[in-house]
Amino acid sequence: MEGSSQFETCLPSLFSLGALPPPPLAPLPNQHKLLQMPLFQEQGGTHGVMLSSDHHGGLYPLLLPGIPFCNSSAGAGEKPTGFAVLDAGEAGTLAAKAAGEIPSTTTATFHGSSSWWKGSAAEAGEKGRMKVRRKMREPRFCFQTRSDVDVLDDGYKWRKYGQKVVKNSLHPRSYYRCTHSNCRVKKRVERLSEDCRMVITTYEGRHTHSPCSDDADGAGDHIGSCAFTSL
DNA sequence: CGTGTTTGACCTGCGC
DNA sequence: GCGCAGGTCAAACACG
Repeated sequence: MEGSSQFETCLPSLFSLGALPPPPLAPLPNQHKLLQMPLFQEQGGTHGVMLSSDHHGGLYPLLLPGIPFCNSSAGAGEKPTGFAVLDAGEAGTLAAKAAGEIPSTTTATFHGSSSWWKGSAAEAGEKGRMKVRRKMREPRFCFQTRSDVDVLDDGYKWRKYGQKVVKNSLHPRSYYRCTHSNCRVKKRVERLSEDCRMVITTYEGRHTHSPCSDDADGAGDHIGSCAFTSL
């Protein structure tokens, strides 16, 4: 809660991990920074690279060991807040663990399953919409950011649908869902118990639309200039 | 009046 | 098989 409280960060559509073309990003006010996330697909799955930032607005590229990232220069040496590309199901766990002990940089393989909505929640619809969660092999992306605000502006519009107090965490975890009609992307936001300024955000799923069509009203086209690569 | 948030209950999955 | 914890839903409430 210092002066720079209103730190906001714009994230590229993390959900495009799968290999979708880089969607237009939300327009960024002067001080706001873009977090870029080049992606790499390997036989085992997709890997991502996340740029994180601190409340000063500085961005810190975080690299995944073993991943050939051309622009590794970035002072990843500065103050990486850490992030993790997770395998479905791991995210939650990790986030939880993170509450107690988060490595400066955590990495994991991201399995971009073709059917991110396990088996097809629709099919399971039989049991009612009552979910087919867990065990779902959805693209998940977890990263950690230092910010005073819980919800980072990633260009999409989110609607909170739940909040839950999780074990090993002093702060409740909030659940958000993309407000776009056909988009089932969800994201969880929670703060570290040991450092309330650290926000762990876990994105789950893939957007079926571009940010501008939802919230960042089309002003952020050119932003595509940001190095958002996908193979 | 519409939209978004809050909150409690319910359900599912996982570990023991 | 049981219990625990996480995740989601839906009704109520608040705000714009």
